[in-house]
Amino acid sequence: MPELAEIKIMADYINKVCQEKDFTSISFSESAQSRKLGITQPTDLQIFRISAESRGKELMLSLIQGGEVFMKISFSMGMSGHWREVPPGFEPPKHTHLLFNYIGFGSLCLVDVRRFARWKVVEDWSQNRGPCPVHDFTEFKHNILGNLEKREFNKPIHLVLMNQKYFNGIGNYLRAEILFHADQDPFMDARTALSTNPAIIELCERLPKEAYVLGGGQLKDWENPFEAPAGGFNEWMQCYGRSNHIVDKNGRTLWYHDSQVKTS
DNA sequence: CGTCCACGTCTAC
DNA sequence: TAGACCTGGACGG
Repeated sequence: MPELAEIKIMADYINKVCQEKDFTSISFSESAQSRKLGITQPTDLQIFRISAESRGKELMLSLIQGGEVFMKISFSMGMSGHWREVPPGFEPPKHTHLLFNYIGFGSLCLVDVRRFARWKVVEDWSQNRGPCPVHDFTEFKHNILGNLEKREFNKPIHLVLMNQKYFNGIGNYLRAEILFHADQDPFMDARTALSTNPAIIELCERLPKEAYVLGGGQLKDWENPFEAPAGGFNEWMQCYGRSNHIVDKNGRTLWYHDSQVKTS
């Protein structure tokens, strides 16, 4: 379930379990041998530390030595990617593809059943994604309202909300909840919707924050590392998986309540 | 058994 | 704008 909230929780989790840990190596599973993509191990590397940050659906790990970041790795977690710290003496979970190993033979593992997760050594955040609605709300809003004349916004709002160039971090459950809470007709063109219903943009910040506080959705296999009210997220979800639905033009299921549809 | 479905990108006609 | 990329859970016969 990784959308904005879950990616942010993963960053918190990584920071929590990597705190004070001294890493010594990076290794890859058999299946990921061909996907090292620029991740190399400097031979002079002794020990390093790891810190994480997220922006929308992008997750960035920084490898640090002597207070200096010497490598940044950007991750897109796909549909099922998540992280698990495995203490010394325990086997990495099935479907682990990438491991950061620390002193004592424990590891931080990237676990991903469907193998849609991707990673890449980078200098900075991806240029293909817009500003994060939670971390950089002002820029996020500006990037949308300043580009409303573009042809992209001729499309229906339910499609544009999934465009990561403008709505970084919004995925299939968040678009359903945003449109529902905004009482927005999902089939209205995005330009009209965004200029007449300011709740949409505001909810792009508020709802991911709420989902984050509730611990996000429960990925199969993925243990939320933090205290969260049991069932809180499921109760919070009011539209996704609960209402009328169609398959959108991109093959994704769009969930909405009939009451949102204002035109025929 | 089989078919359908999944919280996401990518690239190739 | 289809598919491709993947595994596995839910559910039907």
